[in-house]
Amino acid sequence: MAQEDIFKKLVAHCKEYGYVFQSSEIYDGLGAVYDYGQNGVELKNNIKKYWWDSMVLLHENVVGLDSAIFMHPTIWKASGHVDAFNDPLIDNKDSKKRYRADVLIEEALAKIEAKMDKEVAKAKKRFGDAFDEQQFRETNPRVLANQEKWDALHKRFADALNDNNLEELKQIIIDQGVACPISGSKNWTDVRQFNLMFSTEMGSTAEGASTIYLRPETAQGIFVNYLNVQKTGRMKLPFGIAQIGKAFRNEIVARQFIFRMREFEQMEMQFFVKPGTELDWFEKWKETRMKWHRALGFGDENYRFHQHEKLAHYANAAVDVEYKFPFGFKEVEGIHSRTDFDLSQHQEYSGKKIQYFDPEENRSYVPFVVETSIGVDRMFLQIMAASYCEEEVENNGKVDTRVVLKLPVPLAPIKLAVMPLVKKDGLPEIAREIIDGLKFDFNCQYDEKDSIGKRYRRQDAIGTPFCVTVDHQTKDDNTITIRHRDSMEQERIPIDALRSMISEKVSFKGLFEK
RNA sequence: GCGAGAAUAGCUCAGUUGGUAGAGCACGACCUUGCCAAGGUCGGGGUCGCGGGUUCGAGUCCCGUUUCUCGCUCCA
Repeated sequence: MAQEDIFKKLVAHCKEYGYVFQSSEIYDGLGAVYDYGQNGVELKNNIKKYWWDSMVLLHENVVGLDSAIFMHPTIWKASGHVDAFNDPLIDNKDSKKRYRADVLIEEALAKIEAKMDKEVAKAKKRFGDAFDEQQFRETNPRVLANQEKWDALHKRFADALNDNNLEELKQIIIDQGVACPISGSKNWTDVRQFNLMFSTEMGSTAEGASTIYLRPETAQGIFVNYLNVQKTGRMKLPFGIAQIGKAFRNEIVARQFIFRMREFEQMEMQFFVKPGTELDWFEKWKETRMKWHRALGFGDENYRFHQHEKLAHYANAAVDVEYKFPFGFKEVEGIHSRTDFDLSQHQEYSGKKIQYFDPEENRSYVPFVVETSIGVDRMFLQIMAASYCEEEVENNGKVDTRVVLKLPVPLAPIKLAVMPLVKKDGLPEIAREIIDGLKFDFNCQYDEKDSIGKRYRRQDAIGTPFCVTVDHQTKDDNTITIRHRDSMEQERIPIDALRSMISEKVSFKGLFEK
């Protein structure tokens, strides 16, 4: 089956079985926003618990936090998001391609530089070892002329960016004769500003209101609380702060189902370390996080690291954990060594000293940060993609297809379905009793409708790992049959043995010990 | 945001040159069967994505719009 078909089926399956719905569907939907249905919310909560427990429960030097979505607007200036998330874009009318206006101008600048470098290289070849590059650059008329051009253009460009003058940016592109690399056309639209942060007004009157942003990442909530947590928790370096929460990005194009959404949820842990040790911790967290993913049992070969060549302005090392989706290897988690960029920026913008006193070295410094960051929604999609199976099943000589979600047992929304073989002879009552005994421990479901085979298939489709069937023998000896999702095998066990058997399998402990 | 395609019942789709909206599955009730889907009877469910226009009459033709898919563009 083609990979795209699997993806389409997966999306349809998510809707049909109550995992993911499009937002505001009865009003024709809202672009790139999705809701989680009755099964989706359970799976999502389980994913978050798996992450939270692995961070906060298993590491005594990692603690949790839940910071607000609204934050002081200056935070986004300090973090660089106000600048980095404001891209001036321009379209070519003939090729219909879109470019960043500032990138086009930077390319024009680079072209001039290349011209100068070429002159220099030519001269170098001619004069050999005696060549004085600096003197040549300062005296050669052709280089000087280009340098002058470069300086003028650069100043004009910098001014336009500073003033946020979009008309001027367009004019520069026209004056420089910048052509679309694809079509060669110089037929450009106006430059338009795209703000990737959602903004709103805080304050109920227009005069008193100030513009605030919906956070585009949860990390800053951790950084601005660094001092609070460190001091009140008496935390010693190295230590981490973990947080799960919503973030918002006004993506220009948001697609591929829940892979890229405008409202999404992150699970982030910022680990504060002594400067100079950050790359060791970076390696350590890389391994820890990869182990966490692989423990789910979807095949080690389907995961890989992707090292970033181009680093963000704040990072000195960055790697992605990628999973092999039906549409190719895609990022599910990022691990970044963020240096002391964020804390230093907040120190500067807030005027508050954000430092750690190291008693061993008897000095204060701004800690370095290693970040692990997962998109919950991507993780969700990854697990759905990895779990979705269509299997050929042979029964009484008939070949038949069954759709089964082979979710890791601890993550499955419904752990246990209890059904009476027939809905009479007191069997439903016994099934209800079993559920009443287990419902505080596991998410259970009762089903008496349709044939037993059909009920098994319904549970397969939502990924329920265990089906318990009550039959007439149950009345005699208090045993039931338990049917396993993946193997479809059944075994007969006493009702009393159910709890301990299931408890063991649904616990996260098994995953952590892998 | 640009280009192309799509939208009819919960799902998959049919619907003739424009003439009163259909099927299968699913769903509900009852009967029957009883360990791996598709037994019987009866029933509920659609202003054909939305808004205009043409027409005596629009699911069907035209325009706009929304959403989805694919391809660009963006993705610290």
